[in-house]
Amino acid sequence: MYFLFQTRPYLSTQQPLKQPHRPEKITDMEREPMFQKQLTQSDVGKLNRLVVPKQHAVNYFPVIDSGNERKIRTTLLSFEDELGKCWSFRYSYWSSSQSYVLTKGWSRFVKEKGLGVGDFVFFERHREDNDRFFIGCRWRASAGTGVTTQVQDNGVAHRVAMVDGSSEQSEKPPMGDSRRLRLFGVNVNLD
Amino acid sequence: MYFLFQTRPYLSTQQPLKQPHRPEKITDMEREPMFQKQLTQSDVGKLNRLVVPKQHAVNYFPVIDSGNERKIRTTLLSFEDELGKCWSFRYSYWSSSQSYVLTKGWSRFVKEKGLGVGDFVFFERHREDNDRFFIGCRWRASAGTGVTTQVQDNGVAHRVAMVDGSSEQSEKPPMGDSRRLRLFGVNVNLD
DNA sequence: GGTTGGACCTGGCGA
DNA sequence: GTCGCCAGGTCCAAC
Repeated sequence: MYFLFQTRPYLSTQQPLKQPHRPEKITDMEREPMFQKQLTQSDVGKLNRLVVPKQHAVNYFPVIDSGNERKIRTTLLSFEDELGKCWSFRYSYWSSSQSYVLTKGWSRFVKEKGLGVGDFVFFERHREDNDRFFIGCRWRASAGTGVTTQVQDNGVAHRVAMVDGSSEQSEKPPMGDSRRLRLFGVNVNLD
Repeated sequence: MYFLFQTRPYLSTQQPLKQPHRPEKITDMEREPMFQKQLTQSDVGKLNRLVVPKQHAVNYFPVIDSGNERKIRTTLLSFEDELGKCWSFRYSYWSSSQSYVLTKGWSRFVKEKGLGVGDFVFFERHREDNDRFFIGCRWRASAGTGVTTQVQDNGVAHRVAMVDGSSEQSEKPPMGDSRRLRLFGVNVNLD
């Protein structure tokens, strides 16, 4: 298993970067898995939020709720993706539903990565610097196929399922010119 | 016309009471009708809200909207039912639809009373203490029958239509043992 | 005005 | 039967 980090500047037309790139290559040994989640309809739909399972939230993310009044119930978390791009999400506890959620910024991540129901998002952290987080996604493998890889086309991800040695493009997100597609890495498997 | 208030404690398995019982018997003379509404599909369906006709809302309920900013647009209203049980509903003005609604808690009332489309809910208040509200419901009379009465079975309401002097049980909510049914009163008619 | 995000709410379900 | 979690909703303010 390997994880290739891109070193050239990332060109995004969607949002300015809030933090500088960290172009240094991060090895697999330097990162440790935290958790992953298979995305539900509401995680990728119009609700613009990801529900973080409580056990993972309290295990790995900063404390934002302890039942005490006056305790901070929201904060900003930053994650680096495979490209070194930094994603900042608002992280909150919703007492009404007793759930931990990532909100602001999440919908952009879903859109740019082309995530859908059944896909996975995984979270990692730096082994030494536990406050340095990483985020990645893994598309649900098509039935009967082998590896599913990410492909980047001018900043927009597409899914490519390897089927019997041929490359089959998914129907979403909308396709560009497939000849300009460029592979940047395979997905890790936390299972 | 009479209205019998139950004096024994009400046993609910659904939610703890947020306000104490008022077991004293309230006579018909002490209450005055405010308004009633025949329930629509959305009043009893999955929307979990009752639309309060504007004229009644502004006439009888606390002011929650005047178009001014910083004005409270939501509050909590409590109503006593025939059992002395207290029902609290969130009362709001929805500017998007320009309507007054009862939301939180309403679905429980619908379920426990077994209300359906065409049934009636009526609202009353104490003649002296105008801030003390009462709520009741009246099931839509079956075609061609006379009086429709409420029957209570361990905290869950059932409807009983008096048909030619015999008692005919409705199909909803699910029946318990009919021999344990106990009549506690007839419904008032605000028409 | 359409979209995003913030704060709500509720039913279903499993422990 | 009860309770906690969470998937899937709501409204609405801000942008």
